[in-house]
Amino acid sequence: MSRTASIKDVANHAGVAVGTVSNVLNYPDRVSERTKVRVLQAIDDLGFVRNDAARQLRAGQSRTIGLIVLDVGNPFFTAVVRAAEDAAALSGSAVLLGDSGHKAERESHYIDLFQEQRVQGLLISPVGDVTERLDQLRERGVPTVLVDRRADETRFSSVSVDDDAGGYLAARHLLDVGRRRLAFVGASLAIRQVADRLQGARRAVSEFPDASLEVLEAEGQTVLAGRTVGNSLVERADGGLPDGIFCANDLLALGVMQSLTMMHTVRIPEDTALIGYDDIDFAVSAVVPLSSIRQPTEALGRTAIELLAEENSSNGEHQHRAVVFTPELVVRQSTVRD
Amino acid sequence: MSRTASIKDVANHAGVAVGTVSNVLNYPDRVSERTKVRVLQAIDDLGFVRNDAARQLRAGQSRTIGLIVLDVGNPFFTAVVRAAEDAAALSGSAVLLGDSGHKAERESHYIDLFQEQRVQGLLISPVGDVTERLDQLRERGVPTVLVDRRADETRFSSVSVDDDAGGYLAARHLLDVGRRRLAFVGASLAIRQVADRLQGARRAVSEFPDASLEVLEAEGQTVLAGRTVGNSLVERADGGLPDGIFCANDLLALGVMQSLTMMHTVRIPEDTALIGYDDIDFAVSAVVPLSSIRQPTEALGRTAIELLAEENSSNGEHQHRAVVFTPELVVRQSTVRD
DNA sequence: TCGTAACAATGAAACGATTCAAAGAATTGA
DNA sequence: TCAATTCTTTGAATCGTTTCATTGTTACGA
Repeated sequence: MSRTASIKDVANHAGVAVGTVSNVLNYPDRVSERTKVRVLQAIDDLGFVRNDAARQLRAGQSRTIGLIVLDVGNPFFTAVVRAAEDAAALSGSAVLLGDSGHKAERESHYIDLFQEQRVQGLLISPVGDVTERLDQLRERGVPTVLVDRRADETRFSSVSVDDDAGGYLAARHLLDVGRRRLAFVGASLAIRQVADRLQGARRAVSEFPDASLEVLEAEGQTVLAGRTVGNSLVERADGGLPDGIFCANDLLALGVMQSLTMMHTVRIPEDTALIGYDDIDFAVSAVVPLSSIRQPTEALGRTAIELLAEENSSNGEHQHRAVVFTPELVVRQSTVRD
Repeated sequence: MSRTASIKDVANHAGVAVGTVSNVLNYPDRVSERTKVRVLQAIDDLGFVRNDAARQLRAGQSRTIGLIVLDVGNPFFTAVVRAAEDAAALSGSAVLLGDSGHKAERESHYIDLFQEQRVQGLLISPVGDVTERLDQLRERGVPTVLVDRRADETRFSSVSVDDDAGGYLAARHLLDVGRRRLAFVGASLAIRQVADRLQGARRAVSEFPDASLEVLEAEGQTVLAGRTVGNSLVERADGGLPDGIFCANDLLALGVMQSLTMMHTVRIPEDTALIGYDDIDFAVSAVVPLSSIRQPTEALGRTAIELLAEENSSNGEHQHRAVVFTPELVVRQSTVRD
């Protein structure tokens, strides 16, 4: 098996100097038409493909950007990844994707890997507290943008979604359609995202003197956990039932919906209106299409790349920016009968 | 901002030769304890991180493997990716992930990129017909393993799942629980996977003289499409209803389930048993937990990496292998009441 | 004490691309 | 025709690592 052709082989084959081949590839208009044709022919003959390692070595930097997400299976991140890839492609960069799976160890592994690869920068949705590690990186010239986590602006740029606003939107929508006895269903209120959503909901409720908000803690962020909560609600169907339910994510909401509709004692949205969060694909195809809060995933991914570019271009001192996006209300039949 | 430290800086700082630093990193036991300590200290002082581009350049090959999937959002691929990453990590390789999104253009883009990166090999779940392109790659020393597509063994190794067997399993299970008037629900029968599942189902049915199989074509592979099919079934609830339904994927099955249960005229599994395919996360948390066919995703990913390693080690002529896995039946309440 | 073997450390060469100063060729105007 | 100018091409130096033949050092038995 023959070694893959190098630029030197191409030069020999075409009868020119290596510098000329390089020029054909990088500055085509510095080269005469005649030689260009010859060189391109040689490239084709030999099946030459640039060796990226050599380019990088010489350039001192790669054309890749590292992106570490918590879970590639999560549609939220999948969408962010895709947007980031597209945005990066515009400036000729590629995205290296790492899935930490919520594990600090895997996260650390990817940071190491990306640092060895001399990535242009790092986008990360951190598992634990990696700010020290990231500080280090920055000192070594690897700028970092936090994704889906607001950052101390003196240290990092970040893109995130305003969960408080999202919570407000959801609760306010329930209130706007006339509901007053609201319930919030969420697991692990310690998670910042969940806590913020609850806080936003509380804010909305406080604007209506006659409204109340009950908090129901679920055992997890899953459909099953939602169904457990739903079952306990069914038992209260006569009277004590909330007339508006806001779930911290769509999975919980779907679970609650299943419990409520299965018994046919509670009608959605007549007896109780239901809204989720995330607007996953399944929301639209639920038994009763689920109202939800949609996060601007494309904008997140795109902006993260842009912030990184900003940081890269303004070498040296740079004002970090924390960009916070506002989520969007998606109304479906689980809150408003057509 | 100071340039990142190189191995030469480390050598100076520690007062040794560059070769020694390299030895500390790659062959620690060739180096005396004393120098090792000093070098490691220097590495720490300067925050030295190996430059992977230089390593690669010297080595002539990278320690990465390219993996191109059709859709990272698809849980099937997500699982394969994760398994491949883990398997690759065992031999010290990393996986570069590319999402073609079913687009030949993106696929081609990633192949180019990976070729420039001099990946050790390529795992690909191809969009279109890329065999020519892959032949080229192989000639240039980049072995390829096809994922989720059986390959002509004279040209490529491959890992795939026996969809015919899966179809047989599903239909046979319905027959085994006493159903005889079966229906197959699937979209785009032209897709090999779908066609094979149907064929397998037919095979099972042919083993029971008194059994029949009706084919219902859906408009897509989605919950909504399933619901449409389900609605048409509800209208036949008195008499003409199949007593066993096999859907080509879980989304369709969930849609069908929604339609059937919503009306409360059809009971699952009493009136009709329902089975899907893929065993997605949602299957277990459906209103009636869905029986399904599970594909051995971990084995797929792991084996793909192994086949690649085989091909890499046996340089030169190599017997390709097409490994075909057998899917597994997962029985839940949609086919068998506890 | 010496010779030998085992062990450590050295540093130049190589990997393949890009860069850039310098040389060479072609073109222009007088 | 010649000098000045512009356009092409050249090839050595460089990036940071690994490799390996060579040199230097230490330990040990005779």
